[in-house]
Amino acid sequence: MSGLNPRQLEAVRYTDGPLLVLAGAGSGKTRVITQKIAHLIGQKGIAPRHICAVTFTNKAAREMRERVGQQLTDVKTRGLTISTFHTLGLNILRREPERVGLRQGFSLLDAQDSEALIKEHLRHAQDADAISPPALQHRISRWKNDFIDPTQALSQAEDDFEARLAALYADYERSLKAYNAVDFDDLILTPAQVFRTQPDLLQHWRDRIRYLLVDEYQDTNSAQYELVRHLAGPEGAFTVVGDDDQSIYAWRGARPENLIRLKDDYPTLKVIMLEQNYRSTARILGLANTLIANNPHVFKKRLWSEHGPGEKPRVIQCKDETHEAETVASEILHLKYAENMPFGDMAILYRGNHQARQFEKVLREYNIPYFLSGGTSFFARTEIKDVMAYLRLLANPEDDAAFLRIVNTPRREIGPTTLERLAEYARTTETSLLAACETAGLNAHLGERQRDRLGAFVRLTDTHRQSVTADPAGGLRNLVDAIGYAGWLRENASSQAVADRRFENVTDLIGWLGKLHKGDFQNKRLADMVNHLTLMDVLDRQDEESGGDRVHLMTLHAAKGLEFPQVFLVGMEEELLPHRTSIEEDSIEEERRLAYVGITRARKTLTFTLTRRRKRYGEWIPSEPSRFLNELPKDALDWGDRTPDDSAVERKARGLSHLHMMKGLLSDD
DNA sequence: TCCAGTACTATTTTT
DNA sequence: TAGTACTGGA
Repeated sequence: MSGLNPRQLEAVRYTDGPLLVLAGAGSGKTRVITQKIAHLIGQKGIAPRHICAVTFTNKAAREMRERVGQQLTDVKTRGLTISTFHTLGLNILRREPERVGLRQGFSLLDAQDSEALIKEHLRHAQDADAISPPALQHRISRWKNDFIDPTQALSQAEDDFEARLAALYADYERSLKAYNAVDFDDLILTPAQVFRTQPDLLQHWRDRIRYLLVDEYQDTNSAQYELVRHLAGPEGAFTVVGDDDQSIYAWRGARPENLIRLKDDYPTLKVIMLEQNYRSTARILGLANTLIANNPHVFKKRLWSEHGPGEKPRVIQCKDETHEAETVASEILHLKYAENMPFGDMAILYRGNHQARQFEKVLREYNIPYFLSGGTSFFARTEIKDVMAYLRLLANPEDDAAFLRIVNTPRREIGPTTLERLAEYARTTETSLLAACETAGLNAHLGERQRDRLGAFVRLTDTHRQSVTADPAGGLRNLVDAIGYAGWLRENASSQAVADRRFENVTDLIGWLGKLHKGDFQNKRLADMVNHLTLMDVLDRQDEESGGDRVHLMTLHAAKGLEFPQVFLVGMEEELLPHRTSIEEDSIEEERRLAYVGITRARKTLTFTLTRRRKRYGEWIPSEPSRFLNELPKDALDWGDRTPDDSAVERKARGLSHLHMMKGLLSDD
């Protein structure tokens, strides 16, 4: 436990009751959690299987697992649970699905699947165009996070429109039920609900989890709070770590007030503040403190650092967004070639994804390698969704959504008309689509050829269900072969190379399935593996790519939890940061926290940029400096002594000379 | 079934 | 404006 400061040490050792650790940015919170796990096992003698640490992202869970692994041997950590909220929820559900209103083999729909389902319902609704699918999805998600079921939503509706939304929510829930499926929100909601009504199930999990640790507690929503409260029990054997100043997900249902609520629910709650920052220079930290002091606080904290003052953070004013991108690019070249900094130490942070475009363009022109986070994830790719749908249908024959996705993929000459009639028939007989395919009653609705094709599809699933269950990886490989999936990809791709790439993704998926089966899931059902794959965002691939020496481009939201020696915080303008809609909705406190998160990502240098005009929807709009810049003391920032235009010319020249230098370096090889 | 032209939409996003 | 999602015609 060496290398911990007194406060951290106190947080690690305190196990007498509920503990809230308010960990400022860069104060070593992950270290506290991992050390605490080691302490609980090593000093307190708590068996690893009784300890559970919960995070929000797979990445955070992976990192925590690695760091615990550095401190304890595999043997000592056997049985320890480190997982995301959603994986924990999934494990609770799958233990006894029948108890929670599901059947064995239930499917898990990801955000995309559930949006597709919502779209489908909207298609049949009147005045469907008044409601956008993502908005409805968001609405349903909020309802679920707040424990509001369709009936309650309907009774609370204040107008017709609300009532229609509630009705669609009811339709959606009915479909999920019929499909024997849950969505991501259900993974939290359902366990929390079940724990309310079924004490014996709760008792089982309380016996299992005797000590609970929660990371990024300020991001919990009501359902997650409830889940934690149930698991922790009245005596509250838990440590939660969070930072109210880094709460930037309220729009997604996060309730930062859960930090305060904890004090009411657990009067004996102990609060420890971690205020020593190990990341940034004093000047950067000073800015962060000054800025965030403009927000109201229940817990007052002030970060300090033993690092030197460092360089004065700069503000660079640019003409427009193109100029802004060029300025940052030449600054980057300067850092790289004049000051010998690796590209990988630099990050460009912005409020909205659309801002990335200009930067990408210019970085490409300047030949600066970059990594853009926030692309389409592996599991959003069509080929992966297809294969996953096959697996889902094998595991859960009632999953109509999966059926519809693959019944004609690759092409089996089963067209929309056939499917419509099948669906109609299945609706009247209240069976799943797959089951309906082979019932005699279908004769009245479909011709012989159509029935034959559907029958062939059913036999295909039957045959492979058995082989995939026995040997997931091998069975899936056979299935992919049998349906001629590689050929189908080739037909549909623009080039052989693209088709190959896609098929390689499928091969990777097969590999993971095999790994999962050999590892933790040896005796588990196919459905369990499929659901786990759905939750696992396989970012390893992305991490590899982000590895090299590249400049990082990402949104402020995506930057939380990361740090970079050199940070460019761009677009420091009114209507961008704070964002326009936040100004209108009067929610600039969260925007201020967003700016705070951005500033506290920087270790050594921090550069703000802003423009004097920006193109919005095709029109040039003059821009105002962000109020957040005005909240910072003038003399704490280097606003540049040159006029913007002079510096522009000069920087461009500087950038170009570096460009030549780089080309020179390359041709020497 | 595919492509081209049209209509739509512009905050943040993980699970 | 510009990038994308969808629709309808060939």
